[in-house]
Amino acid sequence: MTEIKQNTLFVSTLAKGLRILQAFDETHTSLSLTGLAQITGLDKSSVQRLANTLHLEGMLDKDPVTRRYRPSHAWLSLAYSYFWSDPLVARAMPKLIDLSQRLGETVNLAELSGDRIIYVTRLPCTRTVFAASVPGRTVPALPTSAGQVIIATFPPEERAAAIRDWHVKAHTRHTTIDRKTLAKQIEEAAKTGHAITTDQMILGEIGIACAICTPDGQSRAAIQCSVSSHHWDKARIRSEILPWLMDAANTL
Amino acid sequence: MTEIKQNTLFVSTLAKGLRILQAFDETHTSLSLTGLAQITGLDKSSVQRLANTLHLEGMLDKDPVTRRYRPSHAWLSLAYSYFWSDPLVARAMPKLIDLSQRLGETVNLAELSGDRIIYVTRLPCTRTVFAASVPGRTVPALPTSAGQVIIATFPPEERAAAIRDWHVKAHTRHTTIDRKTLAKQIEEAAKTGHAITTDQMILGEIGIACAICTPDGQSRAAIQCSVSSHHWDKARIRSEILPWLMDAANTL
DNA sequence: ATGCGCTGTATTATTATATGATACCTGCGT
DNA sequence: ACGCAGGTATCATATAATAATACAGCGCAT
Repeated sequence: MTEIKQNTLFVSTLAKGLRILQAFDETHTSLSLTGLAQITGLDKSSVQRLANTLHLEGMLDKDPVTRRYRPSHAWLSLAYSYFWSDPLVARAMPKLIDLSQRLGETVNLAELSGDRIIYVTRLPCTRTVFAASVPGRTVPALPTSAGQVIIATFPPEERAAAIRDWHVKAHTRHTTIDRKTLAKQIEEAAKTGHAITTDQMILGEIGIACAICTPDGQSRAAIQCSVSSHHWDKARIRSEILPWLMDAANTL
Repeated sequence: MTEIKQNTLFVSTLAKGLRILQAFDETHTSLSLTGLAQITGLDKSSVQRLANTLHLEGMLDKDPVTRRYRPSHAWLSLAYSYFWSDPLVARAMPKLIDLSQRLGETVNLAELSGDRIIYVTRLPCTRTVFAASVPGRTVPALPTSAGQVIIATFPPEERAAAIRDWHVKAHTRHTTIDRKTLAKQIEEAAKTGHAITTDQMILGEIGIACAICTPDGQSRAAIQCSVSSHHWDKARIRSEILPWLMDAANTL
C-alpha cells in the first residue's frame, strides 16, 4: 500500500496501529470502526483487527452498546512514564509549584517539539479554556512566548531558518503570522531574555516566557506564565511576574 | 511464540509493539536495544525492527550517541487526547481549580481503573514527592481514600468481591493490607460519604476523598485531596476541607 | 598494541501471519 | 416489512514479519 519505507526494518503493521491511536484528538473523542477507517485511510478489515487488538491489550476502551472506541487509561500511564523520562520535569516541578503559589497565576513548563511548543506540565490557577488547562497540548512555536524565547537562544543561522521555515497558523484573529514581525519579537526576546505575547492562541490571554538554558546557552524549553489581559497589563507583568519567572528559569 | 490468542482478529505484531512502549516506567526511563529485549522478552531482531519503527513514527526518541530509546513528546499528545475523550475531566477541571485555590492544597481527580486508582488530573499546591505531582500514576484502589469511597458506592456483592479479591501491595510500612480493616474503612466511607486515609502510599500524607456519583448512585471516580500530616489533623480536615470537597463532588 | 566481549546494525531465506474480499448478522429508520 | 449502515466472522493468498546470522564499532583488559 504505502510504497515508501520498504525497509525491512520497518514494521508497517505497527505503524498502522499507531495511526489508529493518533486518530483520536480534540474533535474525535470517540470513534466507530468506520470512523477509524475513514480517518486513518486503512481498510475496514485492518481497522477491525488493529482496533480489536488495541482493545484486548487495554489501549482502547470499547463502549459495549455503541461499539465505539475511546482512549483508555493506558494513555495516561504512558504520559506518566514520559514524565519520569524527561529529567527537566522533575527538576522544574518544585519551582513551578512555588511560582504558581506565589503568583496565583497559571504556570507551564513548555518544550520545543519540532517546530511546535508542547506544554509538558501545567499548573492552572484560574479558570480558563479547557485546552489551556491540560498538559500535552501543542501549538506552533513561532508566535508563542515560549517559542520565541527558545528560538532567541539559537545561533543566528538556525534562528533565521526557524523564522523563515517554521509553520505558523492563526488561532485567533490576532495571531501574529507576519514573519518580519515575528523576527523583531524574537530579536527583542534575545535582548531582554523574555517574551510577552498577547492574543496568540486564545483571545484575552497574555503569555510570558523565559528560556531554560543548558550550560552552552542553548535552549529547548521555557517556563511560561499565562494571565488574563483583563487583569494584567505589561507594566505590571514586568514588575510583578517577570522577576520571579526569570529567577526560576535561570536556576534550572 | 505466544501460543494463546491465535485469533485471526488479533494482530500480534501490534501487541508486541505496545510491549515496547510499556517497557518504560519509573525505573526504566531510557532503554537500550538489549534492555528492551530483556524486559519485553522479545527477540533482539524483533525489538530492533519494532523500536526502529516506533522511532521513525515519532513515538520514541533515540539518543544519537548512546543509541538509547526514550519516550517522546507523542506520549503527552496521547494523554491530551485522553483528556478530551473523558467527559469528566472537562466537567471537573474548573471545580478542581477553584478547590485548589480555596484550600491551598493538592487536589486530584481520581478514577477507577480495574482494581487500581489512576490519578487523571493533579493540581499540586505544595512541594511533594514527584510521583504525587504528575498525572497518570496508578495505585491499588483498596487502601487509598479515593478507592475506598468509590468501592463504598458499589452494591453489597460487588463491594464484598472487591474487598476479597482486589490486589493490595504495601507501599509504606503503614499501608493497610488487612482486608478486615479495609472492609471496616469502606463501610465507614459508605456511611459518611467520605474516606480519610493516612500513610498509605507516602509517609506523612493524608488522603481525603469524596465520590463522584452518576445519577444511579454508582461511582467510578472521586475528588481527592492530599495534605501533609505535619500540618493537618483529622478534625481540622473535617471542618476546613471536607465541606468543600463534598460540595464539589456532589455537583459533578 | 592486540584480542575479547558487548551492543547496535544490516542481510537473508523461510513461513508464519497480516491482508482484504466476501458473506453474515444485527439494529435502526422509513 | 424492508433496506441500509455498521459491526462481525471466515478464508485463500501472498505479503511482510521473523529469527538466524554475519558484520561493524566501541570499550576494556591483557
